[in-house]
Amino acid sequence: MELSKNYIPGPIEQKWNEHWKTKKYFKSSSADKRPAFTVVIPPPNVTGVLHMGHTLNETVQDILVRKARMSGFNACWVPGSDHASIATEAKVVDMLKREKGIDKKDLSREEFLKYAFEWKEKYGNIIYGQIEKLGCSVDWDRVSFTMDDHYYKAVIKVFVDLYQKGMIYRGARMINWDPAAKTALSDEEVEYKDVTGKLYYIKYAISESQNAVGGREEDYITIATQRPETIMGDVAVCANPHDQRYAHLKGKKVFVPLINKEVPVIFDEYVDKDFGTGILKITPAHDINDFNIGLKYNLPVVDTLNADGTLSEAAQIFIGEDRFEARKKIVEELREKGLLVKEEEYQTRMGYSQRSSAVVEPKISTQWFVKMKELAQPALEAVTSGDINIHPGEKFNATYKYWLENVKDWCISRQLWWGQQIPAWYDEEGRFVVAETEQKAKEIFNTQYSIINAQLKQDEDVLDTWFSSWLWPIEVFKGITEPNNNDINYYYPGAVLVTGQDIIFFWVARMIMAGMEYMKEKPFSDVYFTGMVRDKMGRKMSKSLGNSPDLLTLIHEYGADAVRFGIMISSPAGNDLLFDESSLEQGKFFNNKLWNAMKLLKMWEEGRRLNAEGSKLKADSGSQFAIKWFRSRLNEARNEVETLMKQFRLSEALKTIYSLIWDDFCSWFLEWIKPEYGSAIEQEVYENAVSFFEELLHLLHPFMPFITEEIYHLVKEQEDDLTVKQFAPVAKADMHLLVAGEKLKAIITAIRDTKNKNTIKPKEVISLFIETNDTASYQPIKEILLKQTNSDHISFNETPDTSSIMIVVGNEKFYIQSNTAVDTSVQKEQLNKDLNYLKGFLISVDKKLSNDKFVQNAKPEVIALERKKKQDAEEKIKVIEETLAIL
RNA sequence: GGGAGCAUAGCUCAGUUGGUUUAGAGCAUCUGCCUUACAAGCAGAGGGUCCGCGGUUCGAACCCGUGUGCUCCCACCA
Repeated sequence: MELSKNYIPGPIEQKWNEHWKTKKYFKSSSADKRPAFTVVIPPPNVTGVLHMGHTLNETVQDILVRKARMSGFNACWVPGSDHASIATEAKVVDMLKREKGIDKKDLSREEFLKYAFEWKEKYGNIIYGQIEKLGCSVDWDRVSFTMDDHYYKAVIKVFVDLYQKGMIYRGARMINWDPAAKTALSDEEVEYKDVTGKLYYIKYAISESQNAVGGREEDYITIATQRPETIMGDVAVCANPHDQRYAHLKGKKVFVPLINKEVPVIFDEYVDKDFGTGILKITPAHDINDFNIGLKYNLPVVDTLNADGTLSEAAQIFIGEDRFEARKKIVEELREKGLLVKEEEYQTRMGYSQRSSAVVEPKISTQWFVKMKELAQPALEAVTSGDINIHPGEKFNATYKYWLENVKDWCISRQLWWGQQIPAWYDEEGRFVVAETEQKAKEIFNTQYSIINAQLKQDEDVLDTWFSSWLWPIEVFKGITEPNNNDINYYYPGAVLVTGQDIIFFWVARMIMAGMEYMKEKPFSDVYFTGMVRDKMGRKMSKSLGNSPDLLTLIHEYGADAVRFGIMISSPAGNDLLFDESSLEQGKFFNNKLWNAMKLLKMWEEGRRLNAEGSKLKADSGSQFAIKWFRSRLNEARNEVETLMKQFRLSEALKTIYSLIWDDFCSWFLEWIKPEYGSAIEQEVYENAVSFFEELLHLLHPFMPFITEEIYHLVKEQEDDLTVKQFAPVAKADMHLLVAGEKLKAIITAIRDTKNKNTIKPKEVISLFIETNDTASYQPIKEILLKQTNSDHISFNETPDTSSIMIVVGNEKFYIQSNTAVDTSVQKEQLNKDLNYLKGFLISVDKKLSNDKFVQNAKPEVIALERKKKQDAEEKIKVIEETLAIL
């Protein structure tokens, strides 16, 4: 077969995806006897396509899942997507307007949902396609969507259940209002940004003074506010009772400017004497603090804003104008009337809607809430007791704990259509009951209010999207709708959840709550937080900046394996990573390295020398040493990788494998066993090399599944597929062989370096003379040493010509004899450099050893090690000094 | 205003119970190679006051304190 010069990923990836699918390798059944390894995908929103953050997430999950599958687990990775109520609804509304010229208000709920489901179909499929292209080994028969029929029912069931337990209530509270999406938001959906705002100082006339307007300075008080457009909602002004400046106002009233509404002056400790003018306007409808003060003093609430952020009739002036337009006009009018004392710049934080980016408006509104305190307790314990482990824990345990300890009630109703409609039913008098169906609601009305066949209307609102996704680890196995079914019993709890740290409160904490409440058990044992993917300049990847590359374009350009490699190689758990395409390129080069190693083995296969039956490899042959050494090196690395994977240190595991393959296998091992040009490789050597290669592919497969599967089949005819293959457990490495291997590498490198520094061409044949008192140790490595340094001769403890170059490796002396004229100054320079280093080193060791306290306190093995270091250094110094003396 | 994290080579980062050398890797740089697996490569090399200061210790990149500079989370000061 003709093999291409370089690895071409496209067709190969497609081939294996199809093959794996046909073989149903990633299908998992609860009838299986093996232990389960369950992972549920954080369902991507059906708002668009996958970005680099998803790519990192899915890759991490796939590595863990494939690793488990290849280690004897019944791995089950559930794919799916999230309806993302507000985010998707906004996109659909936007699309309808732009592409079809349709306004949402002209559609019925049913018509709108039809469009929304079409949207979901389209983008859901794009996302699933991307997940597949990336090589994710998910079970496509289990694909779930948070608005699937059973899922919808589960959400309703949980709502009704929590209501009946008294953990859901309906009430008027101050909530975060998104005037663009015209819906309530939870506290978590508000993002705060630092902005430079303005503080306006406005004069309020004291009513008992002679004249409300135009009087003397002392007839006014000045109040600072950021929001002059809300003054019409003022119901009082408030000062600190200990503030002497305002003591004279006790029992007085003031006029709200422009509308000349008379409001009382009240006193409360809440007011900070030193901020602004020390006096505060109270606007209960538009500020949470004011609302609380209003409650305390039983003040009325005047809501001067409409749902869309325009001024309402209650404002009396500028009715229908946008709140920010109105602000400008009011400031202008105040200035004209001489009621604006000054305006100054002011650093503040403003809340923005996570979805629509509109400035969030505090608003009193009747909404549905979940009581969180009770739910939070078991979820807190699950983490503090160590039942659930967060990685990296030191960074997130505290955050998690703090949030749960201070959790507030969760506003779950949204004034939208896309989502699970709240199962509350109202009669004409506004009485309501909560029930899963209208029929059941009627029955309750019948028993509760003795109304037969009540005319009921369902609550218009839908539930927060997170109120459905918190059931994800349970309901993807129908654990809510069909409790105790085989799947949920077998697959729950999951092994590990991999997600971004930004949704720790939105999702992770709430999933744990739901798990503890409905399964009486944690939903997963480990949580792995990935960092945020940023661009090279450290900026967040975002559509608006245009710095987020398209996943399919990247896969097309580099191949899925290279994309996976590139994103994994520099992303330790929890740390942000700066995405740089050069790491993808590194992945592409690595593909090629593997491809070419395979080609070399194929070449050897064709020309290999089949040993006569029973014949053994010659003792002390270079190949024999190479095989023994690499066996040890491979064992050592496999053990390392095993440990790293258990600790979720995936990028380090990948680095270990990368260097094992590139350096130890390709650069050393393959070169050591490479036969002379024109001669064939021995059968036994060839077979060992292939079997090592297979083991390496196995090790790498979870990270780079496509190329490893392809090469696994190309290098040798196989009866099985790598993706489901298990390898024998790893044995311990032989330390003596590892040390011998390192020594051999050091000698080869030193000799090559010396040739290089002395301008001896690498190809030029040299002779080696070695001064050693351990000649025997050179027997197994002699052959390799000759070949790798291009030497034709090696002799021990013989005196070479005076023209040879002397170097020191370890504490042994090497002479290199060549035909090239030798410049002794180069050697001297090198030797002197080494000597200086060693002398400095010796001083530092001596310092330690001559310190009595060190000798008394340090562990015996540490002291022994230092003594050994001292001895080695001294020997080496001696050898170098001898050499220099000769020169 | 509270809390957390980070600071190591030009760049991106490892360095997990304080003692394997006077600190490692990849990329980038430099030198030499068109060697029959791979120029998407091979063989080498150079490059660091481990952010500053102080402390604990026989011994600190690592532990403690402090300063500086970034990043993130939480919080109702008009």
